[in-house]
Amino acid sequence: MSRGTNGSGHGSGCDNGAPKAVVARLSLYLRHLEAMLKAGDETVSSNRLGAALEITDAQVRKDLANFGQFGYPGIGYRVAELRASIRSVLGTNRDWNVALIGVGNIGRALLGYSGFSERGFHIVAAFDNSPEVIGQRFGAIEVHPLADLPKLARELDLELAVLAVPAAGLEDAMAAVAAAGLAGILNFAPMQPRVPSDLSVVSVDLGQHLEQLAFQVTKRRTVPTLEASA
Amino acid sequence: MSRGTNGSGHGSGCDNGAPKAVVARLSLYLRHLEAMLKAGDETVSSNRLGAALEITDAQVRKDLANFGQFGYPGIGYRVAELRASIRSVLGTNRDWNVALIGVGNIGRALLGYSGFSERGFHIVAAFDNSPEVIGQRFGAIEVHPLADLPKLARELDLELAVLAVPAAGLEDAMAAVAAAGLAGILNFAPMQPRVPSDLSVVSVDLGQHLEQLAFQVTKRRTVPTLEASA
DNA sequence: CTGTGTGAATGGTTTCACAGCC
DNA sequence: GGCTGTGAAACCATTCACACAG
Repeated sequence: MSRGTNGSGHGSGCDNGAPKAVVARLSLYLRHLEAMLKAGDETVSSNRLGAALEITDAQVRKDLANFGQFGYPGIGYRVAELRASIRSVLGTNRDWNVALIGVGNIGRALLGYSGFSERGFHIVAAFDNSPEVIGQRFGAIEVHPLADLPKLARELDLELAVLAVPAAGLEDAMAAVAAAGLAGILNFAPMQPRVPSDLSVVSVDLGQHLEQLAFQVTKRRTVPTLEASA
Repeated sequence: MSRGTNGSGHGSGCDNGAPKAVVARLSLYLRHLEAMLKAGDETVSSNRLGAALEITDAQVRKDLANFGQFGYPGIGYRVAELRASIRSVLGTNRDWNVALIGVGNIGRALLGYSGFSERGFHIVAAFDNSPEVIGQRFGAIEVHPLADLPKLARELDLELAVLAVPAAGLEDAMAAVAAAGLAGILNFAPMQPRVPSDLSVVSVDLGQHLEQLAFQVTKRRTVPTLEASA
């Protein structure tokens, strides 16, 4: 329970399986910690960190407690140190080489998206099956035929893949990624894939988020929400 | 409790606030129902619908029970009818006119993304503050200065906005959208915004999803996961 | 028989409240 | 004084199990 001697602040390391929603919030904490770093803040309390995210202080502490002891009673958390700890937990304390599969609309946007490399995810190769885009260059990246994935995966040390292919091509692309030995997929196809085991998949369905928004708006208009009183 | 006379299947309509995770699954049900429609299936049981999504049959039934009575004992759910009911619940049984704010990398991709219009969300106007892109055309869409948003919002009956602006411009853009009287925002800026009330916001942070993926991969490598036995 | 709708039971997440530390 | 870490309580979500309908 005690902190030990020095202020390393890195307690036990992660012990268990992740409570899922917690990991999503870890990313949010990270965002805010980085904003605070720029603002020059040295420490932050669970109370202030939670307020920025509209969650309770206890939630923040419980979340972090899943992965070790990072705080200092009476002080709070040291911003730079907590940032490093969370990055270590998430596995983003290093760079990742990423393959882009599917160079259509979405794929091209992701190639130019600075948000990925800012967080250490570098798209270093692009693949497609359409003869029209194979060989084209986008910035420093040339589009390769999907068949070259296994070879380039070894040469470039690719670990993750971003899948921006149409729903119809999803299963094939996933199989290719799995066969090339990559470890994880970020999937943009609007379809829940059958995951080939020993591959981690996170899916983002842009249409689904708009549907969520439509629901919220529709609900709000139907049920006038009893706020604004007090 | 009884069904009444005819097979309309639309029980009460939504009664309460939405259990949140349920709405996300509604979108998934919708996807699968549409695939089944194409495949020519007439009915589906909660069991089969759940299996496709790797959730239990009871979960499917409970989710749907939030919004009415849609099933037929001994039969299951009529695919076309359930699809219509879910779309009605989500508010996607009609078209929505959407404004795109921010025509950078991500914004341009979204302009060309067919997944939105397939679900009834039509980007009918684009806005930006940078003189470089104002006046440019992308397909049928011309980029307007953000100051024109209020006028065009009325003329084009805009209801939702997709925000693809850098994090620094987020608060300003949100204020502009709120002032123009739109009802909801789909936010792609990697920042949790302070929501201006009477505006619904759904955020998608692409970097965050890659971080989730990195965590899963890292965890799997550290804890070898005791499966594959039995 | 098949399969829904739903109360009861289970499991997980969030909040509360407080002991301990600075 | 302020603040973390954590058991206990409250809350919410999922699963189970069964009465009822076709």
